[in-house]
This record gives sequence, structure tokens and C-alpha cells, in this order.
Amino acid sequence: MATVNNESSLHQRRRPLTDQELDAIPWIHLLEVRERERAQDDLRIADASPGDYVCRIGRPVTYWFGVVDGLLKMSTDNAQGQTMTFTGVPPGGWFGEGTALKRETYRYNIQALRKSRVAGLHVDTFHWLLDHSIGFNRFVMNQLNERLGQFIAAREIDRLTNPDIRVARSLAALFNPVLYPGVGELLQITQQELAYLVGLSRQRVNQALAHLAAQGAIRIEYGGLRVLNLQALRNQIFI
DNA sequence: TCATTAAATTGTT
DNA sequence: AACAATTTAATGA
Repeated sequence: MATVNNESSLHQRRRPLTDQELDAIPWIHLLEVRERERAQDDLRIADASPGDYVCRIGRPVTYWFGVVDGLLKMSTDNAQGQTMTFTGVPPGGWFGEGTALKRETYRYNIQALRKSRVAGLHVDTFHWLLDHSIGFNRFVMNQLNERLGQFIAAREIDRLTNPDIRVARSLAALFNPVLYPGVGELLQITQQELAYLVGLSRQRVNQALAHLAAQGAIRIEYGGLRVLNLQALRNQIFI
């Protein structure tokens, strides 16, 4: 893993969003004019380099975060001091609403796997939107529901022994159009990065991807993967 | 714009 | 883990 940079660097280089970046935020379009103005005023974006922390366990919640570009990983340290990776967060993904709702401290670490652009909405504005916007409430509720499904699926994935299926299911999660609308057809992820997320060697991931490509579920591209059949990824069974 | 070189990523053992 | 092959990015004329 890359060296750990101090996380303040992420907060020093914040700036307002460009129109293009705003457009990439899925929930912004659900707001009324007045709500949208308030959200836009508060939204900030920052560049994160590989290894940078977006948030750390135990820190008080200050922002609700979303990935505009790049790839983050969500992880925690267990009692044995080992790092356990929960999931990757590709473009379009917003996270931390659970802790933001309760104004608690972050319960996981979020680190950039690659150079990324991360947007942040202050937790006070997050609450204001919850109090004023029906569209925003729908988005958050839908998000929570969809993620619950993902965590159940993740438990299943953990119990799977077949690496090919693990890779397939993990990929299907990253291609989730509800949680990660910014991904689209092409997920920008290297085989090394995917290996980190799934917990397999790059070689084994390479082999699994070749297998999935042979089935026509995906197409392997340089620096990314194109989904051809999402259902095939989800329903992956022993061959 | 094109050719050359370096860096990143993939494929294979 | 190591190495070769391939693809992209960077450089400079």
C-alpha cells in the first residue's frame, strides 16, 4: 500500500465545484431551486492522492462525502491490528450518511486507492436538506436500502471460496447503478486495485477476469473493465 | 503533429 | 515474485 500522507492536505485544497462536477452529483438534480442553491454554496471538492485519508475512524463527522472521480476503499482495523477492507467506492458513490445522521464519529477509514476527486457536503447542510427536501430524503432512504442489500451480499461473498465467483460478485457490487451512478459501463480500476479490494493476488484476479471475459460478462480493457452482462456477474455460478 | 522515451498495466510462468 | 509484452502518457522537435 502507498505511504500514509497526512490527511490535512486533503482539506487544504478545497475549492467550489465546476458545473461539470456538479452535474456528476446524482442527488443535486432532485432538489428544488432554493435547496439546490444552498447545497451548491456549501459543496466543496478536493483532490486525493493514493493513500490519502478522506476520513478516519474516531474523527467527528464533519462532511458527507461523495466520489466524483477515482476510487476509494472503505476499511477498518480489527482487534489483531490487521486492516480489513469492506468495499471500494467508485464514482457517483456517497457514503457516511449513517454516521452523519447520528452526528457520531466515523466508523471506518476511507482512503484513496488512486488519484481521486472527492466532494464534501457539511453535516449541517446535510441535516438542513433532510429537514427541507423530500427529494433528498428519498435519495438517502433509497441509498440506505440499497447499501443494506450490498452488505448482505458482501457477507455472502466472504463465505464464498471460489475466487472466480468472489471477483464476479465484487465487480457486480461496484457496477451497482443505484449506489454508483458515475460508473456507467466502464469501471476504471486496475487489476491490482481490484485485487486489493477482493483480497486476492493480482494473478488470480487476472485469471478470474479472463474467465469472466470468456463468458461474455465483461470486457477487459487497459486500466478498466467494461460490463457487458451485469446479471451474469451477479448470478455467477460454478462452471 | 509526429517520433521517441518513460511509466503504467496486463499477461504469463 | 519475476519477467516480457502491451498500452498509455510525457517529452521535445
